[in-house]
Amino acid sequence: MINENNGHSVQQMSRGGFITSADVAERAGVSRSAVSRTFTPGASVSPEVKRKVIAAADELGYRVNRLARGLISSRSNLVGLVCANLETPFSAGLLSRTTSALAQRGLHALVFEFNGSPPDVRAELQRILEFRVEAIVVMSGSPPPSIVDECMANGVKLVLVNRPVVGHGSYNIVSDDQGGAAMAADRLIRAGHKRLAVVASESGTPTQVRRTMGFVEEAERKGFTVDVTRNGATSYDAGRLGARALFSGSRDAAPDAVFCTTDLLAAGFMDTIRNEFGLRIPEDVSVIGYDDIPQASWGAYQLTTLKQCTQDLAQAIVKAIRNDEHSEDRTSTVGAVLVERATVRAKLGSL
Amino acid sequence: MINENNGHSVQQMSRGGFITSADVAERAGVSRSAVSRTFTPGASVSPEVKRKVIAAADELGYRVNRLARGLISSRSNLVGLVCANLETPFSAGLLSRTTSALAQRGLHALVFEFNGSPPDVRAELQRILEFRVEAIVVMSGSPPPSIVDECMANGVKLVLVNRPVVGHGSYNIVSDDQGGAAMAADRLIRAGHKRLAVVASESGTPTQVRRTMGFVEEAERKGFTVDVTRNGATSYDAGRLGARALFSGSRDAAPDAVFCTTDLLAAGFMDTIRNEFGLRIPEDVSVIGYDDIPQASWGAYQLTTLKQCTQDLAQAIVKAIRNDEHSEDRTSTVGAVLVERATVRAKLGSL
DNA sequence: CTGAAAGCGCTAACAG
DNA sequence: CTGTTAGCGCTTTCAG
Repeated sequence: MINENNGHSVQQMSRGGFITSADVAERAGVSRSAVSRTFTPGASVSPEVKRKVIAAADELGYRVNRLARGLISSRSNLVGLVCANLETPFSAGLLSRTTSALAQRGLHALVFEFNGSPPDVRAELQRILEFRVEAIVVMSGSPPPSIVDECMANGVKLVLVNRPVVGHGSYNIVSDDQGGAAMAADRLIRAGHKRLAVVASESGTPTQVRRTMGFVEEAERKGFTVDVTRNGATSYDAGRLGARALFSGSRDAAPDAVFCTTDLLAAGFMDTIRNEFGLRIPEDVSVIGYDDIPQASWGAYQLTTLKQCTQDLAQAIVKAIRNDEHSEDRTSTVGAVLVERATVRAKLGSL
Repeated sequence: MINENNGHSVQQMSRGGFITSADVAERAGVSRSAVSRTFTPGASVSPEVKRKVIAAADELGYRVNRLARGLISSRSNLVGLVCANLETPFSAGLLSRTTSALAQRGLHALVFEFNGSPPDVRAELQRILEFRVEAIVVMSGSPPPSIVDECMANGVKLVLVNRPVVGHGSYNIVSDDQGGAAMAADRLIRAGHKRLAVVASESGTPTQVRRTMGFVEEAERKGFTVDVTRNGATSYDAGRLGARALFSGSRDAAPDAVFCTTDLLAAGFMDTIRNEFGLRIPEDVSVIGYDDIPQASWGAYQLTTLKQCTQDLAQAIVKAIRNDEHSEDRTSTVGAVLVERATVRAKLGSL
């Protein structure tokens, strides 16, 4: 066997690169397999060899090359996260919870954000696939159906968070938006409100439509009509727009209870009806938001809202990824819970 | 040459895995090298061959395996991002800008978040190194000096964002916290305020100490003393604590101008002095924050603050990574700019 | 410009 | 339990 390395002075033979398992093997006086096994959980190595290998590795500063490992075992431990609007409190929270949950299972997040005008999800997903990720989690945008098959064919799991289902084979994590919105309607109606309104955004995301529909349907079921206003992107500013749309007209046509499809919208809405229209909350109008972002609990808002538990979403995501295939219930729903704070007046008869 | 594939009907010969360059080569009737060159920008291939390869690749759904590519070329196109408190508006914004900036240069972000009690940065960094990232960007925690050498030895760039410099060889991106804080002091003093205070957190991060020092020194230079209160972690709640610490005592010992080292702190502070102490801003007390997070511009706050431009930070980060070595100025500073909104009263004599 | 051959660093059979 | 032998999928000399 020809060996370029002429025995003496191994040291940090990093010839422009990293220390390899061969370097460690040589120093420890064992084979490369022994080194590999030492760093593979659950492989069988004698304590003696293991000790020597560890020692040599430490001295040399060896680290396994996960790219190489992934190449052969096709377990890269990478999962692609497709997001948008990362700066938004809800997205940031979900990302945070998700990366943490993944890390606990030994998975690492490759984050892709696209805020570009035409979110070319397809191209982005292609790019992600090149990294041989074990799964792709889509938190934003709508992946084309073709990508689902492509992922399946390659053994890459596709997890869709609050996305419409685009085909068979993907795992779907959805919040019970309809249920949550219905709770909001119910709560407002029980408080004796009659003039109901919804402040939503123009972005026709599944979340937006489900929440709006859920509220409207529940209200109508109880005999109320709902005024829905949709403005701009799902942002603080859109909430301002919504407030103006609702309160610029004649005063007695204005609603006395409004459901904002998002806490962000609610913040803009509240600030605007207070500052521009001099309205008090909840004396003049009750407000309910959705998501329970950190700002909802801030003193300036004290917003009553539906909590969409990012913790649970994150758990569901890693569970879908780590689940040993074949589970037939590929879609799991996480419920919403009403967090009562101070923006809705008391229920009738509950003085 | 022995080839298991018996010629007919290549199709999606994905034997449990991905399509390889060999598959494409066979279908296109060329060598694997030709395929490789086709997908390597700037390699020399004839248009004819290139066309055939692309066609075959499309039909087969081929994608280069970046793990394998990275293995040989040792250019993984991956960069590790070490963060904490991703849910915090400032961190989220910085992460967002950074991943976008990286993506524009063909780099992809591997995100590591640790919020755990003892942030074992060292172990985390080791883990990241296993992915053969091209650079590690540390946005949180303080990396041990040893890691710097380790990175250098392996040709991995280390970019420290608002961290204390831990050795030679790292690239350092710092905001001009001292300068910004001094501007805050100056602005408050020019408004005629005499009883100055700083609301900071207990976390002794470089950012916290530099901002506090910057303010105090500038104020003292101008003959004022400053009351500094430090409470909890850098959060909204810590701002509440700060407010109570400052205003619970006798009324005329209380400050009439306070600088919060962070907008988050400022939000908690403002809500608390308004709601718990019935103070008006800026009539009773002027407030300046730092960072210019999105919430600072919300109607409820209209916070005058120092903008720490995450866009610039992100640019500086990728520049450090992509810079062709040898640039001697390994540390770049991004300035702060005062964003005047509505929480500081007018300057004396400026009406 | 193109193909053949030689690995990148690692793991996974397979004997011993 | 250990070492040897093959590759994983790709790029890259090196001839032609």
